[in-house]
Amino acid sequence: MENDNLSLTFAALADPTRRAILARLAEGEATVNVLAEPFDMSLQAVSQHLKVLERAGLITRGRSAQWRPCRIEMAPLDDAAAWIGQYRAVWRDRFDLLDQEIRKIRQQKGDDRG
Amino acid sequence: MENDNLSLTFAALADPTRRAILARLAEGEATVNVLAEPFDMSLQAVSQHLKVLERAGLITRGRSAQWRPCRIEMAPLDDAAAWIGQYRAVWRDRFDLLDQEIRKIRQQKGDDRG
DNA sequence: ACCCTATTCAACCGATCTCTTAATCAAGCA
DNA sequence: TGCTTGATTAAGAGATCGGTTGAATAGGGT
Repeated sequence: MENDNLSLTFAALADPTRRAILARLAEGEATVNVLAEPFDMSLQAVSQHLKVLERAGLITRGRSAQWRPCRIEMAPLDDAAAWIGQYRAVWRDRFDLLDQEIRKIRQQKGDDRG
Repeated sequence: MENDNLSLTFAALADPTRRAILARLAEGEATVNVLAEPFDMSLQAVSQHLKVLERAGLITRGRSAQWRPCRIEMAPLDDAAAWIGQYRAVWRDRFDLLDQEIRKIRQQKGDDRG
């Protein structure tokens, strides 16, 4: 449920239109028509983008009369950020270790400043 | 160059195999053969995954004899994390505003606690 | 009832993705 | 010169993506 959803999330974020939709939704809820307005694209295409975002859990939708207001959801973004952060942390630790090694070697060579 | 690269980066991260490759590379450089070993997949397929990662700037490759050691690069991951963080910040600010509004309304109603 | 608006569903098309196998390139070694 | 190893390129199959148009659904308003 987690790894798969990471794939769905990153795949959803890979499209500029969908990122723009999320950017708009970060400012507040919006209907499909409102979301579609800035794009040179059919309403149906936007609707399909929303379905992709919904499947990734990045948005949820209510119903009020014939409108389907979309709301951004943070959980998948949190997961994505956590995944990236995790490997950045591993990488940083590796650099720290490398740094220690370099210092050690310099000390052994009696070199206090490279 | 930035927006397009975000798309390339997220698209690259959308594949579990490529995420696993990055996870391995976070521990240190590795050759294509070494990277391919854990996967039930041809060497060529892994090579193609590496090309995707390279095009996104997520890895760079050296040459030492017939080996092509792969190294992870943090810059695109930083960009991706920054993009996500940006909208999480917008969202948090929105909640803060909403929170203030709720407090204001409660105060107007003479209600000092839920 | 009828119509209007908001949205989705369905079918299709061309492009791209991910894998395969076969062929090719690059570098070291007999 | 050939042989072997490491890796890439090329071509193709099958699935998915991102868009289109046309028809259907959902929920008012008159």
